[in-house]
Amino acid sequence: MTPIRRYGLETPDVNGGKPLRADARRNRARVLEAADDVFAAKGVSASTEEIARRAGVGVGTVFRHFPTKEALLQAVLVERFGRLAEQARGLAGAPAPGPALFDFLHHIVAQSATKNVFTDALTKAGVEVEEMVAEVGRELWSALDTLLTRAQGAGAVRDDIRTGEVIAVIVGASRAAEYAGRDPDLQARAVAVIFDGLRPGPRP
Amino acid sequence: MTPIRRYGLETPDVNGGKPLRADARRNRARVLEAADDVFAAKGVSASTEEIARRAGVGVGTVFRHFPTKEALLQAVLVERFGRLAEQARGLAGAPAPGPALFDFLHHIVAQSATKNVFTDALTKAGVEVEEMVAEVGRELWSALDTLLTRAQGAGAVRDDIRTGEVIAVIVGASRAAEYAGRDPDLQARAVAVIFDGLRPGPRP
Amino acid sequence: MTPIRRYGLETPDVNGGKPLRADARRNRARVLEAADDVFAAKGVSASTEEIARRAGVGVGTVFRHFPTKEALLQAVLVERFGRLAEQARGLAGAPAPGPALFDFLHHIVAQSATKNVFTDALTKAGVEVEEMVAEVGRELWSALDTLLTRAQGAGAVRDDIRTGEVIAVIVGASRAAEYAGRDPDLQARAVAVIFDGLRPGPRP
Amino acid sequence: MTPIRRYGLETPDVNGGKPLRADARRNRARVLEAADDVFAAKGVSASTEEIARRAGVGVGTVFRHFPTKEALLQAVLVERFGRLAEQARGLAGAPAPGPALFDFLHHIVAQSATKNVFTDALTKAGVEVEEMVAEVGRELWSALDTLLTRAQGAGAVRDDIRTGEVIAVIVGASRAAEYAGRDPDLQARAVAVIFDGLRPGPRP
DNA sequence: CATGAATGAGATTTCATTCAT
DNA sequence: TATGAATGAAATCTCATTCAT
Repeated sequence: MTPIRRYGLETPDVNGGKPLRADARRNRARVLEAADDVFAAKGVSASTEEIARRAGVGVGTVFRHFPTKEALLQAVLVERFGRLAEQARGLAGAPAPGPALFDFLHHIVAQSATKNVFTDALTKAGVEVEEMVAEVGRELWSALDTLLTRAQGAGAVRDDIRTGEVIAVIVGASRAAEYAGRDPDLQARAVAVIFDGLRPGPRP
Repeated sequence: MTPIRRYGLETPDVNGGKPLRADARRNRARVLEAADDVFAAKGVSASTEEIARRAGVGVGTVFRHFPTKEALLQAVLVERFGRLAEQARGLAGAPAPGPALFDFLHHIVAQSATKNVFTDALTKAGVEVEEMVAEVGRELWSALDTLLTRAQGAGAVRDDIRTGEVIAVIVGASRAAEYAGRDPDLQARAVAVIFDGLRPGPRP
Repeated sequence: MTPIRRYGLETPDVNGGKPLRADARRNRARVLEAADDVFAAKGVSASTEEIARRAGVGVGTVFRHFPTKEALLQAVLVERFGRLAEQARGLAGAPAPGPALFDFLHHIVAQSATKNVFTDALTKAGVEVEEMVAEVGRELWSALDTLLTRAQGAGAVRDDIRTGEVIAVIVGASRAAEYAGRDPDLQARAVAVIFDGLRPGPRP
Repeated sequence: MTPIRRYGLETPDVNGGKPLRADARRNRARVLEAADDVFAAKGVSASTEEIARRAGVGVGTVFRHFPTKEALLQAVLVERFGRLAEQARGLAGAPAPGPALFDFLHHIVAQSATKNVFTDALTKAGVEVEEMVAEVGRELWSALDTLLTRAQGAGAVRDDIRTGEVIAVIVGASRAAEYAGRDPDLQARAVAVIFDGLRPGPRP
């Protein structure tokens, strides 16, 4: 029973709560992965047909697992948020809280670099995203909160920062990285500058 | 010498260089403003029909002034970039170079707060934006460069920063602000944190 | 009082029967000529805007002279039919009736080679073309009838041919010429073969 | 070995070469037939919507089978050309080569009587029609070439005629027939006259 | 009168979603 | 259950026609 399973990655009630057949579960995973890739590459306006093609299934199969395109997008986000939350929890006991936090921030940005979906969704998160995503989002928030508190305790982050700001800064850094596009040096410098804003006092 | 002529804000040569008739110019401006609002509120996938409705004109009028939707989007950007560049040039001789730069940065973010179009386009700028937008973008770049150099001369900005990074950071700050959405306090704090990354040494 | 004037080349009643001002008459002629060219080059689906551009006037002017696009097309045809009828009448007293007819036939085809409009209209003529065009058409029919009768009297055309067939054959020859397109040799041979069908001789 | 496969009547590779499902094949045929009828009745500017209506399917279905209107028109032509080529080949061994050719010519004209599409396309054929149509056109050309040579061998057609002229003459006869419209007698006589031009005999 | 900007119905094309196979 | 064909609403764009300048 991984946290991922626990937080509703199944489309609710599509088959009345019965566990999915092995092949169905496999198809579901392939669709999810394909959707992640395609949304990342072409934005959320990419067609369902293309996702199906990439997943090697028919469109009908996509809609069997995710009743609407919106639901598919949310499932992609739940998946991502869930993974990130899990990774954050794994860092909660790290010996060096400062580097633990900053490494995690860079990890998120690296993941999102060309993946506008992720931050798009985070941006809308407070407004209209469904409960399921919101719940996994709270998991992530909470894990991040722990990392932040510990980093502040270690003097690696300014005291006047709270988790909300950190998330906003992550969103910003991801977008800056996306903007920097094909220039990896510029990307690295811009992200570094943004995260430096979180650090206290004189720069290391 | 209207600012409009000077900053190239017109679609080039749609009617062979003749000046627009009074009513046409009025409608063009209304369409542009409506497009800016609608793109900002609903993203670039908002329909042309809605823009026409908001501008109080028929769709045909929109297409008369801007032959494709893409052209309309570009005109919106040219307009924005042009205005920003003009403002940046206006600050070039300001007595306090540090505040001049930071005020300008905040100004851009304030303008873009809920207007993803702007940074969306900046993000694509290096890749596929047309020459006209690119040109106005270069004007902005150059004006920003001046402000940055003077702020560094005044010790208000780290010496290892270049204009490219500043633009990436602006993009990031704009997106962070957009994310912060309805919480103005969070918005202000997140943007402040991000721009603090540009400042040298110990934080004020 | 040319036949051209006589057969209704003016749009009926656009200005209550008053004679057109000199500049208006000039514009009307330019529009007519431009329409002929443009319809010929691009087919009847060419836009009114393009015709206006070619005529060097505004669209409004086109519509002032010809209340609908259909009316403009008809005026073009009336013009053409009228000119042809006039030329046919001029040949009525020619010393060699056979060559007179065949030269006239080739003349029509040469004129129509790339001008589908003309034969398009002839094709619809029996069905739905307006009275004005029909009237000028009858003029042409009658002039052609004279040429045909004389050519048959001279033994240059089969006796079992009537004017209706000749017109149909003209339409066919024009289209064959149009088909032959860029190959002038093929064009000449095909048209010659078709008109040879009108000549007397042993038929298997 | 269906004639359909053999004569390339299918849109190539729209679904990766897999055979169409039964219902899809049925719909495709209905669309093609409806398009043929509608194009014939109203010309190529008839709307896709009307074709869909006539076929009893949604517009989407038309576009699934034929990605553009142009593609649909071409498919109609390929269908027709293919059928004609097949029929021509069927006549290649006929005992009386003269009548075989002339019967075939009349057959084409009868088919095209009210169907301007066919000759419209033939007219443009040398210029811009796509490869697929051109290929089927070559098949037709080649079959016709055989018929012609044999008819000339039998002394039923002038020796100075080549296949190119025959095709041009067919186009002309079809248009003459179309022109003759509602008068079947006139139609028959005009077509006969035109084809008589192909027969041998004294030419003045 | 001339102009060309504005209009809006209609054309082509796309795509999320449904449903027969 | 999986498939992909069918659907039709909606989007972009065109153009004959009207009307303010």
